[in-house]
Amino acid sequence: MMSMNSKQPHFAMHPTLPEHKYPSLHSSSEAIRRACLPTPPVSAPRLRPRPAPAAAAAAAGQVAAASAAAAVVGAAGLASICDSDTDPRELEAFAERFKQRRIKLGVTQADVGSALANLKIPGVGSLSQSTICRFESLTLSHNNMIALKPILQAWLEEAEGAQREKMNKPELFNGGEKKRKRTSIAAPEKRSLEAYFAVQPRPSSEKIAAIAEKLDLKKNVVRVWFCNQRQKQKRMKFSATY
DNA sequence: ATGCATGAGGC
DNA sequence: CCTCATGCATA
Repeated sequence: MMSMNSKQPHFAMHPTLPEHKYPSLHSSSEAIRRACLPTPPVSAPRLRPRPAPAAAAAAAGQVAAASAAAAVVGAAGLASICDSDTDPRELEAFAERFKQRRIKLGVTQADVGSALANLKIPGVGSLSQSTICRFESLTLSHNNMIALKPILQAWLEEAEGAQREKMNKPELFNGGEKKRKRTSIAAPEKRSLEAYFAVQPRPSSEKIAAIAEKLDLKKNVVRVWFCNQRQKQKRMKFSATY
């Protein structure tokens, strides 16, 4: 088990910002330039409207899947054939610079997340501490990284600019609400799931039911576990697809 | 920092 | 029922 530090500033309990509307977003103004890889018809970055706790929001912005899959290329000349905005190395470099500057500003990941809403960028609301953390550690999909980069970059510039000035942020509070419970899958069961996943990452509904019964877990828990496992495989850091 | 969950949108 | 972006809860 890799453990992490406890160095993070306290997660500013970020308030449940009043839900707002997001005009349908279409951030696909430049979807063609990143065609530097053969097979996959590269997709436009997709953002997401805030899924209000109970209300559904209409949205647009569609993409297929597939992050760039490339053949193993010699150490030389790969960067030159890719557009810098989608280049994994550029994203990685930006993520690191971002974190560095964020810390320099004395701002927590949670702070950044909620501050994004103040940028008033159409279709962009706040984000969670989780997402900012994942962006910094590249544990998001390649497409997700590409979509978030310009937003975080904009915030960074605003924040650094506003720092010279002088400003204050009001505080918000929220009353109590219903807690969500998180199932915890025990180690032995997790090992079994991993074993099943190794041979069949996408088991049928029946297979899932069988596994669920064998491990004495709820079927939905098993289904979601597989979904999450698949997503995990596609995260930048653990994917060797580019 | 990361595990399990939700919901929109697609097929 | 999946994928994907995202987040609450928790280690």
